[in-house]
Amino acid sequence: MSRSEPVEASNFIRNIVDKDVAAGKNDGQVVTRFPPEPNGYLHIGHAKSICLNFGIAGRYNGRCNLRFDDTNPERESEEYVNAIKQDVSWLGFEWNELRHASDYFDDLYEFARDLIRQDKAYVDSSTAEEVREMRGSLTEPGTPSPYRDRSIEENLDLFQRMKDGEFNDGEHILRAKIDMASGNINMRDPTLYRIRKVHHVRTGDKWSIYPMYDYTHCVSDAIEGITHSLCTLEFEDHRPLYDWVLDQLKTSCHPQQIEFARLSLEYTMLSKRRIIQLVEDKHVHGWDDPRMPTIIGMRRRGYTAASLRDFCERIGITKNDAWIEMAVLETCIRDQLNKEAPRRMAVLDPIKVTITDLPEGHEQMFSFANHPQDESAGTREVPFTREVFIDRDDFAEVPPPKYQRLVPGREVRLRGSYVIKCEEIIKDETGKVLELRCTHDPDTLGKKPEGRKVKGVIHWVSAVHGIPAQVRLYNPLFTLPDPAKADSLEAAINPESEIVLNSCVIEPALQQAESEQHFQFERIGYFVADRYDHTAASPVFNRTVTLRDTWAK
RNA sequence: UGGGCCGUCGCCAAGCGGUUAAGGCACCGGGUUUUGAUCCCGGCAUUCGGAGGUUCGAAUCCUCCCGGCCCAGCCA
Repeated sequence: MSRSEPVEASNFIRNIVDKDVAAGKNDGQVVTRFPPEPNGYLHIGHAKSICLNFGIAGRYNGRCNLRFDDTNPERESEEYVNAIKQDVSWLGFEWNELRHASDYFDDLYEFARDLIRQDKAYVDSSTAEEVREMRGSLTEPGTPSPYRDRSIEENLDLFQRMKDGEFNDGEHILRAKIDMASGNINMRDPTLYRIRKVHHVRTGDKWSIYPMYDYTHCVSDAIEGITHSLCTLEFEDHRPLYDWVLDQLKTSCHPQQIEFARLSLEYTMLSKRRIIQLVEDKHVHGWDDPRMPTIIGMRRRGYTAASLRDFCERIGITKNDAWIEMAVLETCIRDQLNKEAPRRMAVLDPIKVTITDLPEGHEQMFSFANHPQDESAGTREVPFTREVFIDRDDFAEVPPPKYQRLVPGREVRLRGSYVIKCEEIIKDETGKVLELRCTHDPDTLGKKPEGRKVKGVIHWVSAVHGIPAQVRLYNPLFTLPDPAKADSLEAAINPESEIVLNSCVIEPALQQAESEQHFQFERIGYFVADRYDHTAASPVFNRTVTLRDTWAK
């Protein structure tokens, strides 16, 4: 607990719950739930909902359940269930109870019979097309189904036989009997149950009918004693139906549904359909590709759980359709890693530098602070030799204005070491710089050079002790702030979203790096040892984010 | 006159009839610095989509207008 999490900001949902608790509503209890459908991996948008639901519950010493909305067995799988549990835990939250909508299939069935007995539901034997036509349009009312007035007995019988598997998919549905002329299309006799003769991960082949979201969700909430059912804006139109179902059923618990805006993040795509497409069309290497907006992808990229929580806190909760800039996310991870990541030196695109006025075989050990502002982070040994590597962009034969790095005839500081001066450039026949021959000022170790100012400082790695490594650079997956606006997914993909560097050299201390350990490579950015591919024998680092760069190029 | 919802600084976002209209990100200066990082200090909405109205007083209440989002799955 070295660093405190940011102060909680007020938002309209917190205000509502505050009032409810103060008024003693629900006996002052607060119970929420995070209800994903297990049909894909969680993404940063889900993180917003997770932080909200668990956050609200935590704030009032309440409870938050993890509930899988598993009412559509065709799209759902155990792989996703497990992944979701891991992601929620990794984010740092503990659910009160783990539930499944399918736990309530028996109750749901009995409640549906209750609705039929009340003449509030009926079996419709129209085809899907007929149902759609009779629903009307946005501006025209619907027309009642010819099956709308079936007797209660017939409905009960038909519904039972639907359950018993006497009919094929699509032959009948159970509909609520509400108002075919409602301006709200969700109230035009919405479907409650459909026939689906498919195997369910948890209930097996017991059911040949499955309840719809609108019917299942409110009942599940009520069964679990949820007090505040938080969901995204597109469900606003469903709230009257949510309330209608619970009112007919006269449940003792009637949760309050409150809607908030889903997250939109620039240069990413947060629709599940599109994310699946990225994976299936192999635009990325998988759900956990470091370029993905999935929790597991961001984790692999090097985002920490705390940084994601911080992000969710910073963006707030409102009903505005807001677009969040990438800079917000990047600030969150930089803030945290700046405080916590040990510093190291790594050269991504090496040029050899020979310090000619040092004897052949010269070797020296320096002690470097692991963190410039935090002494408790300790020190490490860094070997210095006659030959070192520096990064190619830290040298310019013809420097741009205000360039502070190495230039022919000029001096620069090798970080933590001597000031060197470039005396000679050695190139190959194509003009590519192969080696720089430099001299050093022996009187500049730990002190400023006399009689002149040397502004530039560059990082380096001993050419004899450096360790070869692979470093993966990541850039936004899309070239457009709103990739959904592109003609196609591929048209918006950034061809430079992943750059793999195979000739990098890292300082020896990095030999001890463990998978998922974070570092700052000085002057370059924050990197993480790849969760899967990194080994001591062949190190692999992913760039999480660059350092802030205010050098006006 | 289909129904529902939203418009406060470039991007988020507090604000709920009396405040000099919070804060963060971004940006622009200046200082410290052996990371062009960090850190520090300063700047950044006489104005709240627009127009009317109510009021001693309006971003906050009312009316109209403008702009944007969602809904016609036997998906969630």
